[in-house]
Amino acid sequence: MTLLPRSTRLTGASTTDRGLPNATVARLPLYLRALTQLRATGSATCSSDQLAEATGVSSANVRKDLSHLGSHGTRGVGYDVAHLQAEIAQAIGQTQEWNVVLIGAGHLGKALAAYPGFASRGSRIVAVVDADPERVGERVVDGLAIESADELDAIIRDRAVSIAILATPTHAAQEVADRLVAAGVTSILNFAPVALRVPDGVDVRQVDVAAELQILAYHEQRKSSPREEAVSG
Amino acid sequence: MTLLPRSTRLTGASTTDRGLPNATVARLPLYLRALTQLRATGSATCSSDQLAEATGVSSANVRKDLSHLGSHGTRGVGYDVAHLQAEIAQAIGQTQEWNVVLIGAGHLGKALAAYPGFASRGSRIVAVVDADPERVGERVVDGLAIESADELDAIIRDRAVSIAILATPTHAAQEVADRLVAAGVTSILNFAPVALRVPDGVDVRQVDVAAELQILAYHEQRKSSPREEAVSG
DNA sequence: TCGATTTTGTGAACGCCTTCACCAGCTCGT
DNA sequence: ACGAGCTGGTGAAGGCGTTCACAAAATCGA
Ligand SMILES: NC(=O)c1ccc[n+]([C@@H]2O[C@H](COP(=O)([O-])OP(=O)(O)OC[C@H]3O[C@@H](n4cnc5c(N)ncnc54)[C@H](O)[C@@H]3O)[C@@H](O)[C@H]2O)c1
Ligand SMILES: NC(=O)c1ccc[n+]([C@@H]2O[C@H](COP(=O)([O-])OP(=O)(O)OC[C@H]3O[C@@H](n4cnc5c(N)ncnc54)[C@H](O)[C@@H]3O)[C@@H](O)[C@H]2O)c1
Repeated sequence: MTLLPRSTRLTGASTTDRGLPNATVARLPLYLRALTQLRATGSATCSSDQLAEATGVSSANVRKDLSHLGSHGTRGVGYDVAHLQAEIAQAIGQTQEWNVVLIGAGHLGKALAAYPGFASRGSRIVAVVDADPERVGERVVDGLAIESADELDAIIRDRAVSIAILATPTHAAQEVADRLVAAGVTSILNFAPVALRVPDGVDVRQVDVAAELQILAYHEQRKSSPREEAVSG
Repeated sequence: MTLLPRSTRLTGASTTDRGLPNATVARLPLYLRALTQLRATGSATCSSDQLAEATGVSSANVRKDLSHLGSHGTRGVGYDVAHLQAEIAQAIGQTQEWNVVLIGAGHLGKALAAYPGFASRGSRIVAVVDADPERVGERVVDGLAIESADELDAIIRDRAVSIAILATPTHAAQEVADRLVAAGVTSILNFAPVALRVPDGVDVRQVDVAAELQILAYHEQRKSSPREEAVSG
């Protein structure tokens, strides 16, 4: 059994724009990851079943998702790995690198700043800022030192940042988010367990680790409780 | 959210099944968080509008969710904060503490191990294990030292662990998951960007930070591209 | 007591997403 | 050339979740 997560509070797909379904967008990164692996193994083509296997999505769902791209697999053969990879990359904007600013260089922030997994997936952390003067100047990873939060506006404008990762304490999150938005950030990945208020046009995705555990706990509770087997009406 | 498999067999379909809708379960932690805050401010009651405000969920959705609990607010007044808090806590199993084991004490694992936000929300990390002998013995937080991965089975059994947080490198994740399941773990929170294969009855929730950024990037791309403003109609 | 006001609970409508079922198109062996 | 076997594309159906709209129930002031 696997549970689906996903609080997707992004703008609903409207009928008039050519946008992909939200659920599909959320899965494209998974396909991309799988395709990269397949390519490394030398596979030139792959079937929807293979992608299903690698991602945990049903094969029918894979085909439906890819059909939204206008993708062209070949019946009886499958999808061309390299071609599909390029197509998905283009669809989700991985043909360019996205400059990201990380705010809050504490326990979590430092781990994220040091994470090499972003670079290979289209994002580049171009600055790490913190409000604590004592942390400013500290190097978190090669080529990346903690900068002062005072310079946030300048950093965002000068380095063409449109995406921010928010890893400050909860009590500072809303205030920081306001500053980010004012400086031009239009996407925020928020780790602070609080619902951010942002204007229309700004996307927020929330990662709440404690809540994830609570959801798991709910199901644990149900597993251990003696389930009433439904018999008759 | 991000991954979803074939069988999500939560629907008992039986009338005696007390199961809550998945989407509702995912929001209960948010309500609980909001209620805790409200209680701290001294509010005795709150309306669905207030909860909506605090969580970012629509008020109609809040009411629908709470109605699934069999909870009864008072018309014209709202919900009793303390009572609702207790009711939600019971529904998602927060009347007990859940013992959690964390595997992989690297950058991310150490940050998670030091995070105080789990304790107040029903989970307690009772062990941190790592395969690197050099890390064994290191203290990550008061009362918690890194233990050897060899002792994983014993830890899980002796400390009544049913939930695991997986923070090892990607290449080790599936193997570790297999060991966890064999030792009796039935819920896994996985940070490694890979789709775990687990037997029925085991829940997996996936946190893929890089994928979150990719999803934001998709929307960024659409914002900046010369959007065809739908005029017709 | 009564009417104005607030706020819940909920059936119904709606929309999104997944799954099903099956046809179309490709390869390969003979 | 042709049939057998794969595999993608896709309309239809069904399930799930959110939103709408409003009746019911409670409080309050006069
Ligand atoms: N540590 C975890 O594993 C973890 C897990 C889940 C959620 N979170 C959440 O992530 C956030 C960060 O957690 P953490 O453990 O890294 O906290 P932390 O206290 O270790 O680090 C927070 C950092 O933010 C800086 N900061 C404070 N105010 C700031 C401001 N206005 N501008 C810029 N920087 C500021 C602080 O100086 C500090 O360095 C918190 O909201 C926490 O709830 C953390
Ligand atoms: N660091 C981040 O911010 C971040 C962000 C997103 C995802 N992730 C993912 O989280 C996982 C951990 O990331 P990290 O940055 O902490 O990596 P890391 O290399 O810093 O730490 C991994 C730790 O796991 C230990 N380990 C390896 N094999 C093990 C095994 N079989 N059993 C137990 N422990 C084992 C290693 O000794 C090491 O201490 C990775 O899968 C990574 O992709 C990390």
